[in-house]
Formats: sequence, structure tokens, C-alpha cells
Amino acid sequence: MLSKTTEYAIRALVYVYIQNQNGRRPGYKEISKEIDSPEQFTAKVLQNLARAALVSSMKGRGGGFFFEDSLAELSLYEIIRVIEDEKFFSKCGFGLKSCDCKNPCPLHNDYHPVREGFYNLVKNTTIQSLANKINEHKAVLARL
Amino acid sequence: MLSKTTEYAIRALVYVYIQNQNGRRPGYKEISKEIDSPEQFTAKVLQNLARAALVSSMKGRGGGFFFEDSLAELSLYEIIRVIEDEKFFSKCGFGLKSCDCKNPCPLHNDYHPVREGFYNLVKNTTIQSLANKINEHKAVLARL
DNA sequence: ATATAAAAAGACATGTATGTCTTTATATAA
DNA sequence: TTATATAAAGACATACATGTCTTTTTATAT
Repeated sequence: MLSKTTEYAIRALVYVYIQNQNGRRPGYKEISKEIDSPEQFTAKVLQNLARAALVSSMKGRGGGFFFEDSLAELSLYEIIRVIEDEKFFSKCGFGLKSCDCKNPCPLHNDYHPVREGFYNLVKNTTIQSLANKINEHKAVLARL
Repeated sequence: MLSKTTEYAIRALVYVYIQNQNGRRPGYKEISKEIDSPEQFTAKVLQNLARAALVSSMKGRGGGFFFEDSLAELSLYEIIRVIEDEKFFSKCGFGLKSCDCKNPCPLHNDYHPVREGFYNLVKNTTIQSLANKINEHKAVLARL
């Protein structure tokens, strides 16, 4: 459903958020090790996220990745929008150039609610909500 | 959600089925024109479907693609299984190597029903049910 | 100032999905 | 039996996702 790149992005940001809560700014080497993702590739992904201002970074000794304290909750939707291409949420599941309830493809009526379910999921899920589940030991960030 | 290849496969098979009902065996040139897909690539896709015995084909003059009369309903799930890789329906949405209700990733509880919804969709939708919607003018096969 | 640690950047490598072109095999019609 | 129409097959091309390697820039510590 999500691309590997997006998966890395989400896991990385959740890790960054949790470490920030501990007063730390992790670098990409630490991050990739903790979330079990390729180091250099993760660096690229974080670079893109920083360029899109979804996360902040500092170069140099003691630097790393962090969220501004002022930052609002960051939904998975906003991450997907930066990395993939949000057209997923409007695209016809059958591959037609145009398709809606008025002029449906034969899959539309059944596909639409599934797509909406995924849309609601990524709209309502945030880096913070995921981090909370981990902090409460209700889930884990990586499993090797 | 579905790859382009799978979309072509489904649209092609629906067209084949409808034409079979009219006593015809369409070839890949006709099929690709009618479903708006790349001609040679569609030929490859149909070739793979025929090799997997999801559809039958006849070479030579008057040949083309068709379903055996004896054939049971063909679900989208069976097509996906041949073309993509069915692991989608068990894969962790967060990218963890293992993830289930007992040992969940932080996305699991919300993602699981969405994945199940898609699974039920492709399990319950068949080439025949899609063709029926088109025959009843409740939907269309292509829109250019 | 200099060394060090970190992100940023650019070049390159690999794999997979998607797509095209040409040739071959085969069934039917004439 | 020859021509024709068709699927099958193989080689090639392109785009994008994924991943690695090396160099550059920049902030901090000493």
C-alpha cells in the first residue's frame, strides 16, 4: 500500500519524535539502525522530508533531526503527499481516466469505501499518535 | 492499489468474457483498442494469463482469447495472485518483518480492517460480476 | 585555528514495472 | 499447398523506485 520509501519515512520520523521527547536529536546513522532501514537511503529520505519542512535538521557536531516545538501534529497523509503522489486517493481502482459515482467503472461502488477507509486512516494517524502507542508499549517500531 | 498490469488484465478479461457471450473470440489488437491499453504489452499480459490457465487462447486464423464454458467464476484475487504477489494481503502496512494482532506495529489496529476490506473486495468481485454491471449499463469498461 | 561530527549533495548501481519491436509458431481459409 | 491471421516468444527500451559510494558543506568542540 505504502511504498518502502514512505515506510522508512514514517518509521524514521516516529523515532525522531520519540528521541526528541528524550531531549535528543538523532542522526541518520542512529535512525536507520533503530528502524532497520538502509543507512544512505534513509539519509536521502530524511533530506527530502527536511527540504519539504516536515522535519528540521542541523548540520555539524551535535546535529541531527528534530521537530520544532511549535509543530502541529503531522499526519501520515502529509508524508505520503510529499513522497508519493496523492493522486492515489482519487485514482480509479479499475484504471479508467475518469470515474466517479455518477459515471462509475464496474468496480467503483465497492472500491470507493475501501479507498476512503485508507484515506481516513492516513488522515487521522499522526507521527505523534504512533509514537504514543510505542511509548505505552502497545506496539514496536522495528522487529529484526 | 492495483498495478497497471493487473488493471489491464482485469479489463481485458472482462472484455473477453463479454465478447464470448456474443459468440466471439477477440484478439489482443481488438482487446487493447477496446480497453484502452498498450497493444503489445496487453498481448504479454494475456499470454501470462493464458499460461496460468486463467483464460484460454487459440492461435491462427479465427483465433483469439476465450473462457472455457466449464469455467467457474474468476475472482480478481486469482488474477492478482498470478500477476502481482499475494503477500500484499499479509504484509505489514508499517514495513515490519512480522506484525500481527499479538505483536502489532503501531499502525496495525487501524490498518488491518482496511487491508481486510480490500481483500474481501477482490475475493468477492469476479470477472463475471463486473461484466454483468457493464451489460446492465451500470458501468463502463473504458473511458477515453 | 584545527579537528571532528554531522547533514547535504551528486554520481552511480541495481531492480522492477512498463512498454515496444521483430521474429517464430500455428491454425484456418482459399 | 499456399497465403493469411493470429498468439507466442525473445530481445530490447524506458521510467521509476530503491539503494550505495564519495565528496562537500557546516556547525561544534577542543
